[in-house]
Amino acid sequence: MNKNLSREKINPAQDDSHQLSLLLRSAYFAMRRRCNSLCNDHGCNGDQFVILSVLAECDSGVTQAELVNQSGYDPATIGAMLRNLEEKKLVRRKPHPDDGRAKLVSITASGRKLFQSLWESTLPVRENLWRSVKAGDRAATTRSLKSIVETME
Amino acid sequence: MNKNLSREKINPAQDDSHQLSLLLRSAYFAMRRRCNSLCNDHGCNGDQFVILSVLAECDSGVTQAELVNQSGYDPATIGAMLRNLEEKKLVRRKPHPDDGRAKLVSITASGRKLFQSLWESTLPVRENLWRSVKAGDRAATTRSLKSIVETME
DNA sequence: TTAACTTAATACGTAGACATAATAAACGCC
DNA sequence: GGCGTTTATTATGTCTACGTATTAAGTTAA
Repeated sequence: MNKNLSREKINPAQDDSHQLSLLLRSAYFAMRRRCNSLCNDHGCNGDQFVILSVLAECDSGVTQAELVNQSGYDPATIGAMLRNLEEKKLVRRKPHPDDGRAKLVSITASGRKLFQSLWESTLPVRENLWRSVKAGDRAATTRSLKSIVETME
Repeated sequence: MNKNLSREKINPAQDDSHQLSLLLRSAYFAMRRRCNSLCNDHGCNGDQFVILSVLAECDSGVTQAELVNQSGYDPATIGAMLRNLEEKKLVRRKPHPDDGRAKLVSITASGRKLFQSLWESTLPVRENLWRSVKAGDRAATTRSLKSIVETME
């Protein structure tokens, strides 16, 4: 009772925006679960797929800090994930030639191979995602998501 | 190189849909981080806020299974979260009167009080979220997210 | 009424999320 | 060159994500 009162007192759009936030959360997790279950068949998960997909784009290797920027993962998390991927021989880390603090991360041949498989296996996820969003809504949806990222960061 | 080749072979929209998936992920995490940092000031986190917000809607109490449906969390995760919230005296669990397997979860007075504070503290997040999405894009964005949830589940 | 099946919750293990703090290298400035 | 500051990474601890398995209680059907 008091909850709805306080909501209305503050702003009539509060409930709508709360719904939107829950919706954003649900959509992400729905996609995540789908992606995970497909990646599990290859012995890894959706997050590792994301990392590999970033690494697959830069053959020369990137520092972990760059990986943080591009993937949005936390620095501490990246460290742990890379340790895992390294044990599986999917990525390689070597000291940065010019910066003693940094490490250069690159994808290995088997990492790239796995990435190819994952890319194909997860095709249904991307297709479902694409079809979920009506053609006429794509521009607006993309614009909104981009704007949310910019505003919130 | 081979990555882009294989993408084009499969479907020209693959890259776009991949971008969309990364965008969905980034938007969720951007929002999550904002929400977490505000909730941290009250000694809890955004996930606990979500749980409390669901519980605040039903005074009579809900089973954990219903909570799973409404919040989208995993059953095992819900169990752990509720144990935490219970230790903090923010929620209460008692056996279900009609179903010996189930538990009835409800929010306590102090849980409701905390929820009120959290609701007000996180107001900027919802405002930013709302303003991020242009008025003309709101319908399309909501429609898309809902559709994604339905398609992926 | 028993047996088969479904369902609610828990247990356990691995991994991501992230806060905080530590470490060490790089950089800027005097 | 030396010193304070910034930056890259790691360490640690708490919590969430979730697969798999288990337990116990409800349900269905033979």
